[in-house]
Amino acid sequence: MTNTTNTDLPKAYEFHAIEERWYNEWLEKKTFAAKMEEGRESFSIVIPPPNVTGVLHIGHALNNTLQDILVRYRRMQGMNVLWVPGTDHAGIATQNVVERQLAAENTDRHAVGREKFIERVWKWRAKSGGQIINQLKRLGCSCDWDRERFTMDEGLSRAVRKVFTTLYNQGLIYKGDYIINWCPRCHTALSDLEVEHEPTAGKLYNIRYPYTAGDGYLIVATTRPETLLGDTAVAVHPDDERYNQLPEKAVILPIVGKKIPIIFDTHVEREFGTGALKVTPAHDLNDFEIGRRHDLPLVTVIDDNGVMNEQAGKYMGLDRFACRRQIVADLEEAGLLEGVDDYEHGVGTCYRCHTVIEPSLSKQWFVSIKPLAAKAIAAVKEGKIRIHPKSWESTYFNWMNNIRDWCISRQIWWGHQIPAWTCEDCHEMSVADEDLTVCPKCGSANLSRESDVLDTWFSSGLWPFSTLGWPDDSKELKTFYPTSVLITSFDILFFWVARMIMLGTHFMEEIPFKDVYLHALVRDADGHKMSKSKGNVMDPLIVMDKYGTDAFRFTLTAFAAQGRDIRISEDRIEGYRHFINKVWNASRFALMHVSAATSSFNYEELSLLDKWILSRVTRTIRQYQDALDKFYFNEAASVVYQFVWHEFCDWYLEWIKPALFSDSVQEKARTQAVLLTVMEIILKLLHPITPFISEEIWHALPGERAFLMLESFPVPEESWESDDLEDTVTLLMGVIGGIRNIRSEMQIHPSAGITAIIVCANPHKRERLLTYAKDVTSMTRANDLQIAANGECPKGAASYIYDDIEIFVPMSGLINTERELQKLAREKEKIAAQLKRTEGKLANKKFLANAPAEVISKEKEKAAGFTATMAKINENAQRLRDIEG
RNA sequence: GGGCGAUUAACUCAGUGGUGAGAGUGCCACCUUCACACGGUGGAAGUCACAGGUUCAAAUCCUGUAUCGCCCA
Repeated sequence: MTNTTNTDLPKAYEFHAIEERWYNEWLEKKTFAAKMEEGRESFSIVIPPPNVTGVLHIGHALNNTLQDILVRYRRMQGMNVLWVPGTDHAGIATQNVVERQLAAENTDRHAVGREKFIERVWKWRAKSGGQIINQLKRLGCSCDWDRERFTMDEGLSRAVRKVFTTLYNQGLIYKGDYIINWCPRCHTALSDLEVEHEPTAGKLYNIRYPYTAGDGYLIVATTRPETLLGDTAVAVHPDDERYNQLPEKAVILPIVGKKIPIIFDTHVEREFGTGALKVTPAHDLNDFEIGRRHDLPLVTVIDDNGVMNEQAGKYMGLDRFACRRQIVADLEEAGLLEGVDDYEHGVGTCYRCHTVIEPSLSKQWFVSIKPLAAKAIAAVKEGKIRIHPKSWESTYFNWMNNIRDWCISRQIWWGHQIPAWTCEDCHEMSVADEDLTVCPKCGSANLSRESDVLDTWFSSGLWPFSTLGWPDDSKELKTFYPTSVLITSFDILFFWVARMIMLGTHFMEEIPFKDVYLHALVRDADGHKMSKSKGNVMDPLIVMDKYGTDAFRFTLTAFAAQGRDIRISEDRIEGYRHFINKVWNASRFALMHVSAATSSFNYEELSLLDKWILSRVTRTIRQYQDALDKFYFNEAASVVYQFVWHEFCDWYLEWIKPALFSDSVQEKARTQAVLLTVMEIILKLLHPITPFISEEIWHALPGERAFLMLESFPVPEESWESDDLEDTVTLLMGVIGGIRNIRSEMQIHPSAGITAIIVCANPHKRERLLTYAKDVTSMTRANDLQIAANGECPKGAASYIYDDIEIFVPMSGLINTERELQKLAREKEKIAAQLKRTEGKLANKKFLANAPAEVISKEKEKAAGFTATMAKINENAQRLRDIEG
């Protein structure tokens, strides 16, 4: 190592200390703090708040890496940037955590009491909640941490109150008897979205329901025979011919023995089973709807614990599944069981505890969603909100058009308690922003408050504006609302995104964000969803420890193609760690040479390669920006990867070595200046994706350096772009490649000198080759380079054909003619196929008439090139055969 | 049952009608040459699932088939 400079940098990038040091520096200097300066464009993101119980998983890592990329990018572009962090109180999940603690102490929340229980939850939160926040810091997230919010904090709770009372007063919140998804374990209602359908191998029981008249019976198929105790009708399709000659429109309910009607409803599927459906309005969502249409009585037979109640008669006290077995046995005995088939179907389970959901009747609070949905649909339809990838828009519309009223009450304690009071005296219900102590109607102090709390999504749906200070009229709201983009995983498009749009458009009369970017789900290497129970989770913290945060972030970015799942494995992360190491070593090399350099130069005086790299870097900046502006994260990563490794390292750094070691002070200085300039641009391009290594190297560059994260993002310098220049370098690369190919094929040792003869009839190209002959020799270790307009292959020379250029390297020993001929034959075959295709196009009159002139001329050029190559191949083959002969 | 998506090199995937179809990993040969063996140079490797169609031009658009996913009911 020519240790002329301060490059005592280790050979491999050691990230641990570096990451921690820079993150602390950034924090200390408040570099993440949002600015609200006049005259600047705003860019804001609210974090999708992770559960306060959560720990960082790989999906969070992807989600937050992408946000951080945009935030750092826009900050460097000089915008007022705000990234709001925070967590969600996660009602059921958090309550479960604390209930488990209580269970360990042999007590439960009922024994402790509501007030004390809530205190316990807050205590838990203070001590061990929100771990994920520190993990996000580890990931490098540049959130404005002083603005961290929590859905249960004072301001946000005020927003929730305001939204609730407003919707109530607008008649958009109501309380009613309704069938809901009940979890008998969590003892709470769940929204439709909180129910997961798990494919289950069950049975389909065919049960005989005797007609009230005659001996016949009707066969009804069901997966849940125990619910027949609550049947209040049997339904058939009105057009079903099997049932248009019924003896009487009623049947005897088996076991129970009571008479229930046969009703006609078009919603019955004729193809399913016998086309006859037992209707249990109190224990099935669809049956409930049928019941309402036909005014059927509701008979509840299963209680809150999933146990049969007094309406179940002799089955009272049996668990619902035990009851099923008993009923089946009894039906069999009574000769009413026609048969049993295996049947796989989706069974609704609780997303939290996976207990089988029991649809039941209960009094719940609902939001009438249709009026809100209409505005939310319009916002996307009119293009005010753009969803990326666009294909998700149809899913969004489909769901929004079929949306049902949103059940917002939960029978738990941890959450925003519903602000509604009932007067024990006048029985009036009142809803209010402030806690009530007296009844507004009659003045009585005898009030009782609703015990239910609100669905967590009710508060997180307000997140884009509640975190900015709403309902107050804050400067943050003015500056940063609507937010710029929401980045989230597609699986919560309905849970969350849709609700934010509905509530945002309703309350702010303005969309909550302009763009929604939905990223993929991260899966394991075999494409399976990661889950603790499967044991295939990849812990991001361990990964970051092993490979470095930058390598991890780069991997996630490179795989973040739109509309696809991401399969991740350590191999891939290791691959990108190589890239990070490459960046490190390229920088190490550069630092050896630029320690005293400045980045100023006179463009006109620069060498070919210096100008070339400036042209290339300009185009790279442009492509990178285009990619990020369109949310093509993987594209941005690949553009910078390609440039750094395969242009800057592979070609530029190798090519300029003679200049860097030159005796000419001026020559050296010019190249050093360009090298430094390009290094600076590379670090800036890398920074949003790999913040740590870029910041570290930045500070090792000569001169006083402020934070890279606050530097301005590079702007493409148009005057540096040149096709002509790039063509010249491409030509030289082709010739260099040809010579290297011969070296390799002929197994000439890399250190052995060679003579290369280049025959190029094209005067324009020949002139360029002559001008840059020295570049070619240094890149190929040729000690003699001859360039001629024409000439023949010397006897015993190896050859290579590049377009219309022939390259010969005389060999000291014999060359394998047979092998050379084979090589040419392979080449010929390829070129012939391509030539045929191109000529076919050019012979097509329609092509000539319709294709754009550009395409035609390009096609002509191709044809000429192939023809020239073909001729050279034939000549060389002939020559070889002559020698042989 | 309804909807959405996928099928491109051995593997994982880019590819936004006009490319001579790319990348990373892996593979083969040579090389420890003054940034990097977490490396360099050179190389092999594809019926773009299948069948039709639209177009001057299709991996790309349309229709159908097969296989595999996901979501909703």
